[in-house]
Amino acid sequence: MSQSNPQLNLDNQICFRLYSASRQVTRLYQPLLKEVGLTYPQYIVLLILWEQDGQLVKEIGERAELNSNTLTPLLKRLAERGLVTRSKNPDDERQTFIHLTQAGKTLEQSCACIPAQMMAKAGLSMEQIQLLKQSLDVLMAQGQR
Amino acid sequence: MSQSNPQLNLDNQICFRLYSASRQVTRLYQPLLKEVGLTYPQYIVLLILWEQDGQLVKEIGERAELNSNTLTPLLKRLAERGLVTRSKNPDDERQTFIHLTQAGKTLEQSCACIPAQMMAKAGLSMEQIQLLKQSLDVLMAQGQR
DNA sequence: CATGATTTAATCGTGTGCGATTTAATTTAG
DNA sequence: CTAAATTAAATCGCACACGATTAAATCATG
Repeated sequence: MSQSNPQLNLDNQICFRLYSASRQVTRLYQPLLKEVGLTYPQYIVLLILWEQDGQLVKEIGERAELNSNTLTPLLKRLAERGLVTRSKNPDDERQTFIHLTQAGKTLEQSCACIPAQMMAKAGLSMEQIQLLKQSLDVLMAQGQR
Repeated sequence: MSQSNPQLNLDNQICFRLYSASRQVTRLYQPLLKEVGLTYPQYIVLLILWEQDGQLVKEIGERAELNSNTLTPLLKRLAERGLVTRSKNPDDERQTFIHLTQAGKTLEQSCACIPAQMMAKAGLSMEQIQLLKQSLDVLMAQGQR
């Protein structure tokens, strides 16, 4: 427990907790997502499309805070699985529209129970959830490129 | 903003905030870590070694919540850069000891200023930090395999 | 003391993340 | 109207994460 530089102590590093907690949450989701055959980032992208179908790669990227170098391969995998379609915008061929297929839309029903199950797994009270949200929002507000 | 299933709304998903915030923090670290030529996970591993030099891969893994399939390549990169050494434990040749080199020890001084700079960047009050820590600790307490 | 179980790292394969660059299409300026 | 600048997506390269397996060493049990 003794250490030369207390500033560097891992237990004091909020960053490490955040990094661990984020991966922990992904792990908690895994058994639920495995049933529908999705990875966690794929699930995030589908959440975005279930909110609003027919978005551009760029729009999905802004929502998920991911760039095309991550999204393009991910979306191609979703397309291969028949959950979305990728089509050029005829009015601006630089853009690619992502649309849900019927299978992609249907999958939303299968995922409807996930949030409630996750809330139970996370073991946080509503109050704690609210506090956590607030803190994370402050963090996210920094460095809005 | 309207949506069929409010349960799935991304804004309500604490998971998404956590996932975004974690990557946001990594991005905030990057300019600082770039100066010392480290990635964020490499920095985490060095923090662990600066706390206690000469640990087994397994021990580092327990601290960082990472397995050998992630750690082995990462540690090999740190070894190639001359920051650590990897050596078999002669008393139990299944185990590999990781020791800091002089360069690895010296690097701690160069990193001493990072936490304070990060605190400033994060823009959280001490109170918010404490609340965030508590919430994350509750999350981490779930599913201790 | 021999053999099966366990432990520890390493390895393999897949899927992110992300900096950097490329390509193609569109917009802007001169 | 055309060349330069900008934009959107794709591509490339590298470094994680992690499930699954493998290989080697040690332990446990009969």
